[in-house]
This record gives sequence, structure tokens and C-alpha cells, in this order.
Amino acid sequence: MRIAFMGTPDIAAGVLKSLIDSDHTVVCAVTQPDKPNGRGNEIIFSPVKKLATENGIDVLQPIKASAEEFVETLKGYNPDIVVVVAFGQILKKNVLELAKYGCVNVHASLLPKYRGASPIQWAVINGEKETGITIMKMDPGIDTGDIILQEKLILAHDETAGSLFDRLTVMAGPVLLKALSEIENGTATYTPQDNEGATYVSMLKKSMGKLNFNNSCIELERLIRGLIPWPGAYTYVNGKMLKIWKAVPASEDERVKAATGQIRIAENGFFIGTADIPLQILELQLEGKKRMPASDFIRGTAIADGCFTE
RNA sequence: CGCGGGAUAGAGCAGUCUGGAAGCUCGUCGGGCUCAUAACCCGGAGGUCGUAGGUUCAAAUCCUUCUCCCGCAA
Repeated sequence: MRIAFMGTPDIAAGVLKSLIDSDHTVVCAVTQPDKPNGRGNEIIFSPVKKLATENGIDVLQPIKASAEEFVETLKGYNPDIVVVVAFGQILKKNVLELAKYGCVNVHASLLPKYRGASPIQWAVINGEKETGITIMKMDPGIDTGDIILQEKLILAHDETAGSLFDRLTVMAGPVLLKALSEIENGTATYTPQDNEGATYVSMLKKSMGKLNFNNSCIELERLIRGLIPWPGAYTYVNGKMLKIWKAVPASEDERVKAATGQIRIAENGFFIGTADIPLQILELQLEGKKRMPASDFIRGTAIADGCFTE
């Protein structure tokens, strides 16, 4: 089939790669406009733009994908179907109905759960046992379209949003290809979502990563895992941001006494008190410094045993 | 030219303001102690102090150049 691809971040690029390697023809790649990004405000191309460019695929970067002018341009590529993966813009009817088979979306959750912008991170933060990939026929709502295919995956106990991203990216390509062939053969089924069971998740905000040690150890640990690699969980010590990359509930024999939010530095580790069990920090990063194991950090830090997070 | 922190032994850091013999914690190697140990004691190796230049009798330290790493903001 002639496929018009729309997507922006890494997971979208992963799916695009599968399409490029398949028998289908990717006629163009639509991605968000370039924006100043990173230190020094350099322009950094989106992963999709990068991959498409490397493969000689036309890249389109409309400010509004639903603008009539752009829709005409897209029609000019004469796609049979439009594949959308984490594109970052809401598509209107004129785009949804532009191709013969319409638009299909690859969503990284088991819809109708986790509709919205950051299903992967929230699955980790909420301590879900399983999540997966859903392929659906898009309609004007946000992630409300009929389900074509769904595949599950079990979360590891130490799953981070980053590792889950990787696993789902690998999984997404084949599931999409299967759905595409079903659509092409006319054997695809379209199952409406159970709107009763729907849940929505918001976009992640940087401020969500501020650890509140009045929460339980388990909640904090999940939050830390769910915010990797971005935006990251953090607290403040002596006026400096301290990012927490990896932590576990302190085990029985290593447990130290720590008040809520209090830092304890022992020979066996770096602990912070919570509402219940202290959190043992295994990997952390002080503002301006590199990320490092707690054992290394303890060796050189000026942070004193017993001081409090801010 | 968005704002800021940083580069010193294998690791993490101090020393830089107020120039004057390269330090700390840990690792590593050798020895000792011990029933034994990641514990303890003794000893050793390991650094052209990121790069290039300048000032000085003397530069990790002051001035300038460049490279790389990181946090924030977007």
C-alpha cells in the first residue's frame, strides 16, 4: 500500500522503520515543525524527520496538519492509508477521510485505558501489570476509534518508561503490519471501544517529577521509574537539584531510621525517609554533574548525613 | 549569541578567591592480623591538574583560545 506516515518522536521513528523495511511504500513523512531544542537552542530534527531524510522520503512539516492547503498537498501523494504514531497534533475530519482506508493510529496502551498523550509513562507510574499496543481506526475523538488489533505485554518489576518505550517500539511495527495486511485483504475487524472503561492521561509536566516524600515508598519508586528518561524525578538539597534515577525500598537488614524527607548516608547506601519505608537511592545526579551510582556519589559529596530535602 | 555548573590517579571529590613541593575517600597491588571477612593494621604503584597560548623567579591556581560533559529554560 501507499502509506502516508505521520509521527514525531522515537517510537514513531521505530514504526516508520518497520514500514520502510516492509513491502509497503512510504510516500511521505509528516512531522512537527523544527523548533529550537536543546542546549544553546540548536535546531534538532525530530527522529522521524531524521530517519525519513536518510531514506530519501519527502518530509512535510505543517504548522496545522488540518489546514486545507496541507490536506491538498497530502492528497497529492495519493496515499491508500495514513498511519499516525505520536504525531502531536489533533487531526480533523478532512485528514481522517483523505485516504481510501482512512487513518490508523498506533497507540501505546490497551485502549480504552490510557487514552491521551503519555500512556507509557502512566502505566509505569500506576504500577500496571500489563499494557500493550493498540491499532485503531481513527475518528475525530482523542484515541476513541474502533480497535483493529491489540497486543499485550507484561511489565517487568523494574520497568522504566524508557525500557517500556523500547519494548513497545519493537512490538509496534509487526502489529501494525499485521493490521495493514488485514485492512488490505478486507479481513480486518473494527471493534468499538468500551467508553465506560476509558481512562485519560495528561501530558507529563516537569513539575510532576518533584518527589513528595509524604507519599509511600512504593508510589515514589514507581514515579521515579515512570519519569525515566524524561522529565526525571528530583528533589532539592542545599538549594541544588538532585535527580533520582534509580531507587528501591530499603530492605529489612539495610533499613536506617529516617524522618520524612530526611537524607541518611550510611556506609551501605544513600537513603531518604518517606511516609513508610525509606527509599534507598541507587543512582542519582546532582545539578551540573553526571549521573552516577550512589556509592560513587557518597564518596565525594558534601551532603551531610541527616540533612533534609527541600 | 537563551541562563548556569563542570573537566585534578581507575571512580567520586578537595585544593583555585589570597600563585610557592599533588591531597582526601574508595578501588587496585604487596605484606600483616584473623577460624574467617567486603573488617582491621602496614606499605607500594598510579596524575604532563581537559587543549593551546600568555603573565611570572614560580601557575591546578591569574589572563586569553579551543574541545568535551552536565543542569535549567524552550
